[in-house]
Amino acid sequence: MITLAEENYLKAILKLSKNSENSISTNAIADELETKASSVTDMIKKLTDKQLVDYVPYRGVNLSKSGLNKAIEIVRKHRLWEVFLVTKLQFKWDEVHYIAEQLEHIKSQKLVDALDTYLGYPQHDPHGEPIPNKDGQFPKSFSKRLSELEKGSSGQVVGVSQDNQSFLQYLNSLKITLGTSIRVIQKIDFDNSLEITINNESAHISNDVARNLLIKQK
Amino acid sequence: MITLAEENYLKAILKLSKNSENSISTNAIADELETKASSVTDMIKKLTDKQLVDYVPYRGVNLSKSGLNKAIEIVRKHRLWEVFLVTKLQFKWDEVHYIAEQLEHIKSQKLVDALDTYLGYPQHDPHGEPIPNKDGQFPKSFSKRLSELEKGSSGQVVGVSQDNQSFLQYLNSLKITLGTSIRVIQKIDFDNSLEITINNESAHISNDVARNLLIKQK
DNA sequence: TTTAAAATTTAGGTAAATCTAAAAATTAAA
DNA sequence: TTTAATTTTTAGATTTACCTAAATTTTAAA
Ligand SMILES: [Mn+2]
Ligand SMILES: [Mn+2]
Ligand SMILES: [Mn+2]
Ligand SMILES: [Mn+2]
Repeated sequence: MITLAEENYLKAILKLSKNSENSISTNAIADELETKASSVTDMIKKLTDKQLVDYVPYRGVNLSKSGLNKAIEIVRKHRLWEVFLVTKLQFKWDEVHYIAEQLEHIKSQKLVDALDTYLGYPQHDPHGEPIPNKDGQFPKSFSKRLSELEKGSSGQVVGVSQDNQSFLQYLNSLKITLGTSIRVIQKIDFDNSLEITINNESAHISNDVARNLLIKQK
Repeated sequence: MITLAEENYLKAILKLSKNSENSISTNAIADELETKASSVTDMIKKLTDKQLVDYVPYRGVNLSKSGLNKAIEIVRKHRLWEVFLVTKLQFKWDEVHYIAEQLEHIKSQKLVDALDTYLGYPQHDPHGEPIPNKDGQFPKSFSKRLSELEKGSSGQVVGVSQDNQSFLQYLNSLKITLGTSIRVIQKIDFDNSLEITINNESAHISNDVARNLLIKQK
């Protein structure tokens, strides 16, 4: 049996793995989960015992095959529940993450599959994040991070790679949502921030924001 | 903050309170939750500290006002989720209890209310059990336990006061479901079992079963 | 290449929720 | 009403998931 805390660690390690080729460090996990490095070391040992991660002391961890499957299953549940909340219960995209953090731990394979069917096998959650299918495959994506776009190029927002409330509410205030057209006007070398237009209105955003906006170019 | 274990204790005490005027004993709670009496004593102390129950050592507990509210809220969530699973996701009535045991602990007032609206404010769950409204009021019930019916009288099954899988599957095998017509043919004094007809087919059921069948007489 | 800083692990501890075994209180039986 | 049985509580442990502080290892700087 896998505990709730263990599930959260696996999910965090998967998320961090998406942004790096290397093993995931203790501190990175501690930051992600807002806990202490010593707690992470403790938990990593438990996950190692259960063969959910491969661990080399002082060198970091990687998800094992079964750990990866488990992590993908949790992400699948999280995102399907977010779709449910938005499409069926009329929640806004900035209101669902916290609740999905709880719902993702409900254990019932039949429930996940029934929910998927009920929702019509969605490929993306309300934030444009890809939903793995029953076999753990993620849909192909053709998006780039806004921070990677050249000066002068443009495209539409198809996703955000973070879904915490304060980030989404900031996007709301900028009038950025899925489908919004964005053009890069200027890239500022000093801090990697960007001058952009949002549906032809100009604005200035930090690299931190640009990195979390997924753009599909025309 | 109220923990998951505390919520389960409150729900158990509410359930036991429905079948007795008196304070609820430590052993009764231990039986209901399949745990040990010493664990119950420990937990009761915590609930007492939080003023969720009134407790007299060796004499049992009762829910306090706030404990009762909390317990009703959990029952409300449990039953609404059961309705969701059956009416929206096509689950059978004997498949939902275990999953609802998990879902009842999801914390979000907005979610409960949105779910209630989405389901059309149902008054009863898939087992005929009453669903308290937003204010904690249970709908009025006009049913009796089958075990309380006189010899010769009859009625329709409108609910079951237990929803564990083995009980429901036994009912399935007897061809008893919500709406089934039952008549009491004979009451056996020796063990309080009953000779009945189920849609005019005769059968013999124990008092244990009869006590958990809710009948509405014509 | 030695030293200082940063990252990681270990040691020792806490709180929640459980357990077994023993003690104390209540209830039922003789 | 005394004794025996039953119920309940207490004492002492265990497991999970955390924490702080100290020790160790790795990395970066001088
Ligand atoms: Mn989310
Ligand atoms: Mn999301
Ligand atoms: Mn139930
Ligand atoms: Mn039910």
